[in-house]
Amino acid sequence: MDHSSDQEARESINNAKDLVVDSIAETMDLYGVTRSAGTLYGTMYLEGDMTLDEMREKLGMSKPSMSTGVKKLQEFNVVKKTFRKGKRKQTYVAEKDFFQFFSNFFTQKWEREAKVNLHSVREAQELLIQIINDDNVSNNLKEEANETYQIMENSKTYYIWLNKLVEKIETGEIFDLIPIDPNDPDHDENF
Amino acid sequence: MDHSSDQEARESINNAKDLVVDSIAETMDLYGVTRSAGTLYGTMYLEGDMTLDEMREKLGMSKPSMSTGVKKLQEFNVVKKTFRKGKRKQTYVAEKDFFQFFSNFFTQKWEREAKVNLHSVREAQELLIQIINDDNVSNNLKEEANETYQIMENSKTYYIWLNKLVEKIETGEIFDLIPIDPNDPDHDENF
DNA sequence: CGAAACGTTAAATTTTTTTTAAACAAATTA
DNA sequence: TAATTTGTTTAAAAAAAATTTAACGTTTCG
Repeated sequence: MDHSSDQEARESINNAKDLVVDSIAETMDLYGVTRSAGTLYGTMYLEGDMTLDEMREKLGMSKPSMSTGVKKLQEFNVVKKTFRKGKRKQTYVAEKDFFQFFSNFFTQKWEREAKVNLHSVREAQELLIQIINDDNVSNNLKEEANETYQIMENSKTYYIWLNKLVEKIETGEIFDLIPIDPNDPDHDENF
Repeated sequence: MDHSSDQEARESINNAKDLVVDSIAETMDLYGVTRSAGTLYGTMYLEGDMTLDEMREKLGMSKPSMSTGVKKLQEFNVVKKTFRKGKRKQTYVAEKDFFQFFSNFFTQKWEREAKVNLHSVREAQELLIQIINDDNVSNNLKEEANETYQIMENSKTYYIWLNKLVEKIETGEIFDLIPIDPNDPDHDENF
């Protein structure tokens, strides 16, 4: 293909960007992030910091949409406010390091999982203990309470491990254990 | 609290189970799984293998709902069909090992992410190379094409690492690197 | 100040997703 | 084979979520 004019080149660059932005959006969709929020992140990732109006123009959507989208991405810790000096408009910048993205995004969720679930397990186990120790309850039910108790007790091991994983990621130790290979020889073999 | 009757105990057991099922559902919601599918998984996790009708009764929902819910959970590799001999009805069983759940659920998504995104990056880079090598294109655009190319090139490192992570998890090596602690002394300090 | 610009909130609309009821096909059993 | 049961598909209804328009409060700058 030959680009005799800048206009064609412009279009081609946009096509290239769109390919990647769409993939990023699809990926984030996989993890429960809205497709439009994913598109927003992908765009910011390739375009650099943007104002809400620039986003609106780029994506052809309303400003409140951009506002809420950015807010959600901030909740996931993958977008931050920036200050462009001399400028009145606020700008926002996407986390450009995917390793950091991974870390911010997943550790937040895993921490929450461990916290919430460990909490409910403890509460549930208290209820079950009452039954197990109650002489007025039939053996059938005591048995069931005990089985359920054990399943829950067992799950704790997982949540504790999850917290450990989170720690390894947050401290960066994970990259000692599984090193980043800047010039992976398997590069092209992976697919 | 004192359980003078089995009826009260029954209720209390159900309360305990519901606490944990709700947490599991909330957690799965976090990862983009429908709340009802999460509830379904949580229920199967605590109740053992179930038929569609048992699920329907337990959750008070329609059978097609159960059917589609189970199907989705099967796609995530966290529920499997089982055969209860002598029984006509099909039964389904949830993955009870959360480590296995983690592995099945996340590696599938990460593998997909790496594959899809690496593919689009390669396609996009081909387009950009054309522009970079085209003498009829202005330096401005060439510059932009090159910057974009570099950002994309850079991202590959991440996807390659992600594939490595997936491999460590699938082979179980991850548990050599980050051991499971069956009786963690920090047990109760974690929260 | 007062006017304009910016970002957010609120309400209304649209779209998408989930859920169900009904119909269907496959399989089992009597 | 006929009748029943089971699971899925399809179409409709209901519910939930995303998007937009309009309105609001703040800030900035003339």
